[in-house]
Amino acid sequence: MKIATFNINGIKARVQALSDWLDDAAPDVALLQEIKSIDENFPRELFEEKGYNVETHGQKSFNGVAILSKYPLEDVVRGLPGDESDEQARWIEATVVGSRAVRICGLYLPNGNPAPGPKYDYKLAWMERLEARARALLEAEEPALMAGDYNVIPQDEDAARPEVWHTDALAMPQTRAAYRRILNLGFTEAFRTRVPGPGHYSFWDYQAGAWDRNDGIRIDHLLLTPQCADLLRDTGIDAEIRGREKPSDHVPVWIEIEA
DNA sequence: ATGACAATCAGAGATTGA
Repeated sequence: MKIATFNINGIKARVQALSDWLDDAAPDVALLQEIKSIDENFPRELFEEKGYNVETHGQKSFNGVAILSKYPLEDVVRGLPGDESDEQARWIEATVVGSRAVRICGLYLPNGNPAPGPKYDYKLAWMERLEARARALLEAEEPALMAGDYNVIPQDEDAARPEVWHTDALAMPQTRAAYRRILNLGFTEAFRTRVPGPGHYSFWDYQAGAWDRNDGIRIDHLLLTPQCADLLRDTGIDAEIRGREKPSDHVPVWIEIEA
């Protein structure tokens, strides 16, 4: 089973780029972030025609997450537990039933800038709720993963110019500590466990020719429970699509698991 | 220190993003 995460930066603007990538990469499951669309306006038929089941958790203008899956999706849950007043659409999870069942969570973690400030407080509070959900997933002792745009640069090697990020919400010590607390519960971050060293990114800003200069950061991650990590076969980043027509500023990150 | 770029909603320019 091939599972990818992809922040598409707007479904309306990305219909062609997303369709082309799906045809090329043929993931069984695609976790999408920043659909920037209400559920009613998501062009689900387009993906159903390609053989995907579609579940969305959208909102007007901003945020919004979705799951495309060639396998049936069961027990869909929308919204990260822990704060009933949170109206931002940043979390969706479902059980994907392939040769075995895998619990799959798609997330769009808050950016948090400017930091410090209320937006950063929201980011840290959201990460605390994520940690609670992460603990529950581990306690189930089943194959499960949490994947998406974490808006976290885990280490300096995950940025082309690490020094410029040290005061940014994506890489501040508190951010990295909160991310590590979750990892250290027992998750395996798929890409980094297989590919060491600098130079591997999942986001390049639209500005200042960041892609041409390979001035990127790695902020899209797949975190696997031990039972899921045991199934890991391969992982990669589809960086080349950043150079195509009308690209998202993120690119897909994927894993292949035995499931 | 600022803006550079893109998307959204709206129907200009503010807001958001990373």
